[in-house]
Amino acid sequence: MPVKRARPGPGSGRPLRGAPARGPAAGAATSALATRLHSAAIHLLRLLRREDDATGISAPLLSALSVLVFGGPRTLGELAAAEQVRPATMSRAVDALAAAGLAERVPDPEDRRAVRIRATAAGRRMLEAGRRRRVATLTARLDALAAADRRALASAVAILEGMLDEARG
Amino acid sequence: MPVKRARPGPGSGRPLRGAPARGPAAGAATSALATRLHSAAIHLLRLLRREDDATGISAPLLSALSVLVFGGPRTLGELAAAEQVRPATMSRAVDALAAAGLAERVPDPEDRRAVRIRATAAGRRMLEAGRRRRVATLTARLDALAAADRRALASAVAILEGMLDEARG
DNA sequence: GCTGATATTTAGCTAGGCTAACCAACTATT
DNA sequence: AATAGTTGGTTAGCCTAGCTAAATATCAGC
Repeated sequence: MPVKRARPGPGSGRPLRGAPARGPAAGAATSALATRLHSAAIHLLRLLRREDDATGISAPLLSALSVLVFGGPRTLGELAAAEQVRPATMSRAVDALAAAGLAERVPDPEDRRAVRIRATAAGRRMLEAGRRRRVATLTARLDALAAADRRALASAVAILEGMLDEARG
Repeated sequence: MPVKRARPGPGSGRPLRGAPARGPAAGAATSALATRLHSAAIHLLRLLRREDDATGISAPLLSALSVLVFGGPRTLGELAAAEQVRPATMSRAVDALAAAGLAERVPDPEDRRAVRIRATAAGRRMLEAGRRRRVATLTARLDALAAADRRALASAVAILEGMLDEARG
């Protein structure tokens, strides 16, 4: 179920709207940075996704399972909302997770209309193994860098996180 | 064509394999960086993907179109290979692009079995508009940062690019 | 001018989205 | 307490976009 790519192609464009006057080339440089950052993010995730393929379970299921494992059990509707998917879609996804023994439906004691979805021990194990593989891949590459480069990346990630948090998105 | 997400969940884990001895905490710190980098990349792309949705054309089609626009016309088989998809799948994708007037099939003069796929002027325009939107979104956010932060990001992107290139990924 | 390889298309399958229609159960209002 | 409306979940039916296998057309070599 690949969800995929977009290829931005190499830098372009005139300085765009939204570039405050910071000298004539400032906007252009920022937009070139934007393009490269976008492209780097795409390639990074493409690399890491391969590790997820090794789990034998599809990305949507893996993603839902990780919500359950890291965020705890919740109702089907909540899970659907977390995954930005319709309840109908999630209902089927949970069927698949349940069939694989990775999650289970348990009746909600407080509301008998609702079902709570819970990761099984097997689900937790499989997700943890996957996360380990994924992070290990990236960790290995990061470890091959010079310590100064790693520090530079760490600062950059902090900056990015701030920027993305602001955007609520 | 949603393709999606993986949620790594917050940091974890013991120092993993692949961490050369650099002091006791080095591996753990690197793997925390790996987790945060992964997460930042996911959130960044999720943000930018919204702009692509505004084009009204699906991501796989957009991606194939961008290959044609930035890389030039090519045969269906080549395009399929570029997109890591089977020729049969690409044949249908090209049907859709052609129906939307964004690309066209032209007979290959050198090999009458083959078809060359070419972006139309409308295809180029639409892709350029999309790229502009996407980059503009990111550019606007980057422009809101301090100049020093932008410089830090630029160095980090260069480091990442090197790391990813090495991986041939 | 056969024979085998190669490029594309067509047919039919699957997974994972969606909406619409439905049932069961909860909530509120008489 | 009955009834009406709302909410949670499932089922049915459709779509897109992957896949493989098989059909078709052309090419290349002998």
